[in-house]
Amino acid sequence: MTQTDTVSRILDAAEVLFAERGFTETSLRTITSTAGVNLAAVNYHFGSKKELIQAVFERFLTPFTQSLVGELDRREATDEPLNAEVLLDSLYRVAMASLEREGRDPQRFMRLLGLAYTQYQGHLRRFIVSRYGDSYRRFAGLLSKALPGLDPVTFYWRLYFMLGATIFTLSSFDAIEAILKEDFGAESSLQETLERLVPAAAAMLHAGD
Amino acid sequence: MTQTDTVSRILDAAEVLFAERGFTETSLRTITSTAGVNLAAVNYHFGSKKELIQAVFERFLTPFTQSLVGELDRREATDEPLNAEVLLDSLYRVAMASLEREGRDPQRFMRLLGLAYTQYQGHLRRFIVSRYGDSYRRFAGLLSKALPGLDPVTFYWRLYFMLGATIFTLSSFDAIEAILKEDFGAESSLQETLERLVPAAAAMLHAGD
DNA sequence: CACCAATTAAAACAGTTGTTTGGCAACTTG
DNA sequence: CAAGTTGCCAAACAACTGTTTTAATTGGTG
Repeated sequence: MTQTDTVSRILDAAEVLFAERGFTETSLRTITSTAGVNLAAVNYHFGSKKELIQAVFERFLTPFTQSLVGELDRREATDEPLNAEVLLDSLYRVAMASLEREGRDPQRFMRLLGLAYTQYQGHLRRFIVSRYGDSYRRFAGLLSKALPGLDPVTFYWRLYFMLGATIFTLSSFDAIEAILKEDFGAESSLQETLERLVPAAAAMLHAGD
Repeated sequence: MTQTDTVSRILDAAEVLFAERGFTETSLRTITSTAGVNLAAVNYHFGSKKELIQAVFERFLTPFTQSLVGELDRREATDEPLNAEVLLDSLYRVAMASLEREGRDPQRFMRLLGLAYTQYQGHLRRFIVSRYGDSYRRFAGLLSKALPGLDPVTFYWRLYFMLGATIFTLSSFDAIEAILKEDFGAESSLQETLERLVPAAAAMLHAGD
């Protein structure tokens, strides 16, 4: 077993288990045993549990952020005006593509994103902001330009409303889908849900226009 | 120190600490020491940590739900048509009033609500659904009637979008407020944020009309 | 005042947590 | 081939978890 093998086996297992139960609720022993590696391997390769958590986020946020920045570059290069709906659609589309390309489950990452915001892990928030804050502000800036006449404070609050709707809904996708299936017999795919989310979020941003 | 005193001291401490750090991250020893009571008191009065968690939720969800049901009764008694905006406004107003009346911090409860959805605590979800599910469905039914022409599945997804926007934003209120203050020098009260949230959420529900 | 139930208290329980250690195998490099 | 780095493993570490036990203390009632 080569080094990279052990490292990525740990990351794979941790990613799934963290998304399922949260950080504190997932012990290193559970991670290493489902990964089929020795307990000490985590501290050997990552240093500590905290750093393992950060590594899990880095592995999926870095390619996603790069794709997003690339997409924004392309959009800005063409001189077409950027409206909010297009920007949101880009965001979701890039997220899906960048994650599915690596053969991993998109909604698992939504759960992780939700955890990053909800759980009591100061180091994680700091890590994410310092690493990806610039790209995030870039997107927010473009979206803000697409909504002229909206005062900045209102805009930012609505941005958070949108973020909340997205992360909350997608991270509970399984649970919500199960309820709707039972009550209406209607199956919903992640794709369809995003197609519902884009116009709804856009309407929220445009409220009062 | 009387019994009720010990019980409510434990509930007070647990409520604050749970909202701050989550359930697993808060030990019984931290709770009992900040409450100034003996460690064994939790198991004596509540049975277990799980039941303490449920008791914390029961103490604020029961009066809130009762107020909400009362408000819905009053609204339905008058034969005025109920539109979405009014219903949302009622919901938020009742929530604030019912919580502030007991002199407790409203956004702490939003954090708790967020935890109930996010954290890996099957018993809590089951407890809340079985205890308060009916009232929740009552509200959803009225809101659905206020939005004729919206197919049920789309309506329910948008309801979750709205729930997500609310819980997510209000449970991170402090953090968001701090960012906006730094960037724009603008202070936001919880009240103002709700006044921004109502029309935004209503616009999302009405999207495409 | 004496009794008895309810409450509090200190201590120990058994189990789990993240992390560290030291020995061992496998590899690369001189 | 020898030297030395790198990765892996079982075991132990100390600290912490929720819960239980046993004894002391309280407050109300006959």
